[in-house]
Amino acid sequence: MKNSRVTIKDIAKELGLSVSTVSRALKDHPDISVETKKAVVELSQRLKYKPNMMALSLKNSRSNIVGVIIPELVHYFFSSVISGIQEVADKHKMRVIVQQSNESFEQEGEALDAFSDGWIDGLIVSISKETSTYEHFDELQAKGIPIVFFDRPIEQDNVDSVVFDDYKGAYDAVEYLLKIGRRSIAHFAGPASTHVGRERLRGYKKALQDNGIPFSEDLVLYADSFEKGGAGVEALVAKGIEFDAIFTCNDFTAMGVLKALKREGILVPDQVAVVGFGDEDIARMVEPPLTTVRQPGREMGRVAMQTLIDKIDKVPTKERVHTLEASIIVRETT
Amino acid sequence: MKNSRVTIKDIAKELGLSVSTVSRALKDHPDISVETKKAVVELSQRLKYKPNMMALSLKNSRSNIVGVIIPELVHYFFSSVISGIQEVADKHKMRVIVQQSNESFEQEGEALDAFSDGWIDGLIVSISKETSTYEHFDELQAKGIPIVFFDRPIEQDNVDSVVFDDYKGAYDAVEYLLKIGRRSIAHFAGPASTHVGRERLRGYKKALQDNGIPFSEDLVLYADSFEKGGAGVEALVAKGIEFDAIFTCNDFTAMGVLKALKREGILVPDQVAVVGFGDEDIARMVEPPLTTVRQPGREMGRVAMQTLIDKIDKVPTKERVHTLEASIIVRETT
DNA sequence: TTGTATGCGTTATCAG
DNA sequence: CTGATAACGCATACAA
Repeated sequence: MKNSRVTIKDIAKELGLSVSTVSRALKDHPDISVETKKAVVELSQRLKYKPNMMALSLKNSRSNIVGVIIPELVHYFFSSVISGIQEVADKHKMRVIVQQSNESFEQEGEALDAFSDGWIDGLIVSISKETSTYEHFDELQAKGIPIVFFDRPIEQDNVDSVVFDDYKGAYDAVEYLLKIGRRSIAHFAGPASTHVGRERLRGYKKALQDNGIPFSEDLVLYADSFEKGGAGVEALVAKGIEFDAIFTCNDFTAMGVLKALKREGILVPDQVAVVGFGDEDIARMVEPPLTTVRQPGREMGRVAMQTLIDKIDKVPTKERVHTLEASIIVRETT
Repeated sequence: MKNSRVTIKDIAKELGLSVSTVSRALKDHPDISVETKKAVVELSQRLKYKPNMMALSLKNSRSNIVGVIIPELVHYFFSSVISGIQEVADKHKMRVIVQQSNESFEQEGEALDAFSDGWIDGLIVSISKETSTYEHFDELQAKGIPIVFFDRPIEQDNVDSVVFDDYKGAYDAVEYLLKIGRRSIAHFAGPASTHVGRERLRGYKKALQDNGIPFSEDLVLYADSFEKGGAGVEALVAKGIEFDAIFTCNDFTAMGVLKALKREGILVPDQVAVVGFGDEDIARMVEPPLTTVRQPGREMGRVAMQTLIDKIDKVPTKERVHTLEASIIVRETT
């Protein structure tokens, strides 16, 4: 009952044929007679024959498995991306193995190690917040395993990546706030070590500058979680810094901000407008619904996977950096 | 540059040894001389030798890969479970491949098909809402591939499963509502086709009964999403049905309820108390924070994976159904 | 049109 | 202590 797997050999024996004939018949090889083909196909279906992945992989030295390394699965954005990756993978009969770095440089290395046996056909990565050196990717690269980065690419040339136009997304968000009359806009920023953290800050600054609003260090602070968002508001209030809007680097931070604002008795959006980033599930569910910048994660996953497949199949690729639009979704916090 | 994989053969040639000797040296076989061992180990490290997974899998007919089929990854609960699964998998150097059914019976079948090549060592499944027949699992079972169900097991004996005590969770939630003085408690239920849907309803009814509160059909309706939660409240109000509490089958539904209540000008918790189920991320972030029933998803994933590994390794297993506690988390909506 | 031999990377068996 | 060989399941160059 255990090793009840049907192999090409079983069906060859049953039919009095050689394995090669069966193999060819199954692949619809032109050299095989119609009758033989029919017999083989018929029997193989009856026996529910399924080719052995591992044997195929060994033979072709191609596993049809790609690896994915992300910071945390438990995030609407990342799980959307995975869904997009899966969608394209399924179409190509490829499998996806996901490993989490939990935002830790060390765990990222371990995940990479797990893949470095070189049995995956390709890798899709979004680096951890801690990651600032990139040698650990070299080994894979050297082995000729294609890598595509998304959302948080490494700072290096010659890498393929799929990113959002975080700069423009942030610029638009801030410009929108200015348009509705806000003048003292705070930015709760992500870590400067990440591409997205820097780009969003850059967009924020540029929008201010283009609109003749002076930049103030006091209005920018690092806060990229629910808890830090709340603490940020309290810090601002405690220091007596005036502000009439807060633009956060992600929606969870915005949630913390909303909550702290309420605690402080500050009205949203009357006194302070809030704009998040990410359009998490939660954004439309909270009360009031959060204005935020939408990042189509699923789309990003699709593009990343397609790019990777093209690299695996050596399809001549045009661009190395794919930039996806991020667009502002106006709801009731502004 | 392409096929730069180092094999056992390369290091054998380099050292003028046979592959078998190298293989044994690498496995620390007692028959091998210390010097040979040292030389082999040293060179293999220098060459960054990594055994070829596929060859090993083929030889041992064990891939060290397990499959997981879940309804939707984009859910805090399911992604927590996956994290738990991964955690245990990593410890055992096993890999996890996740497929989504998107709550569709058909896609569940396709996912299963993808695994039915029989190259996975085991399978962990939570069935889709649509699934009510279970023949599609038979093929895998027949092949002797162990399956462990979680959260939503199939209605069948002889299956291993990990579930929450949904009955008790619901019972406790309702009893708590009664204790704080609520008498007209509505239940926004999940689909009757799912184990959890039925169990939670059962717990709801029993708690009422044990406390001498008559059960009313009017107070139970099917609503298991953000949108349906809102619609449910409106339906209740439109029909003029009195209620002073709502117990929902999940947190998203509760979010919809909260929002609709606010729209209707009904105060929470003064006029109506709300209890969710799941303790999603969102529950503690909303304002007011949601009272809910916590289901430790990560723990569930850990137990499921450990159970599966035991089955794969033929460890004599005691119980077939593992039941995890679900406990009420009181916050500000009650 | 079909069969034979070989190899993919590894380990286990059996000889030296 | 070490080496040659077969086998895992499949595909393919080469024979027949």
